[in-house]
Amino acid sequence: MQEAADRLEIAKSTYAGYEYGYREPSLQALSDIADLFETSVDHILGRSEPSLELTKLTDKDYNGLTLDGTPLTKEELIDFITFTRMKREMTTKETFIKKEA
Amino acid sequence: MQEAADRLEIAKSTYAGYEYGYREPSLQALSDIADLFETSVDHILGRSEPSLELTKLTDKDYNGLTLDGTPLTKEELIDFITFTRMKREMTTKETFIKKEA
DNA sequence: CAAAAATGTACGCGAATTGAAAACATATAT
DNA sequence: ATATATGTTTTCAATTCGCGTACATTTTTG
Repeated sequence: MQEAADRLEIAKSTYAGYEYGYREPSLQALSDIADLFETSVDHILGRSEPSLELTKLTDKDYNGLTLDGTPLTKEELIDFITFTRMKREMTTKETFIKKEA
Repeated sequence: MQEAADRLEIAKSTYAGYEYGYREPSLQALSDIADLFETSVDHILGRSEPSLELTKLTDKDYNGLTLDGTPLTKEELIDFITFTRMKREMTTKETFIKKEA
């Protein structure tokens, strides 16, 4: 706590106020806290973040996903979407071989 | 704006204060606004949300990812991780057939 | 084990900020 | 053109904030 307050450059009594919930941080402080703990503001606020639709992530070059610490490329994401769509279709329609009814 | 203020159950002058940036919403109001616009608080604050490590999402049953509107199952996610790891390995090590040096 | 240093918690107050009503401005409708 | 709805600014009582200070608890150390 002392350390957190120091790193955020606020008085420890101020930080304590946040921790014990009798004081709300400013949006700037809130943002700083999220950065410090490397988490999202939504997480701090206990909000369930809205779900990410994968198809909407293919446009941008930065999709915010990572695998084994390495950013997921656009191509990897697209491959995955194709892959999973196919798999879903297969389980829907009877078996794979006798696909047609 | 009028409508947003009404839906949030705050005075229009209050909401205007947020819009024009000369007033900060309380955390509750901020959360309500995020809900209203179906977005994240981080997005509203203009924060780049920390990247999601896929391997950390396999534990929980709810991973927050969606494909074509349908939640991504744990199995689909695991398949994807396996799939992509393999693919990455293939491109690293020369060709697929003559794998060993 | 006791004293000292560090850390955590509570209180109090000046200063800053809030929420909202009211006044004013602009746009839209009749 | 006038009325009505919507957007913007101003103003102010009430609330809340940040932090110094005091007190409590834990940890360190000789």
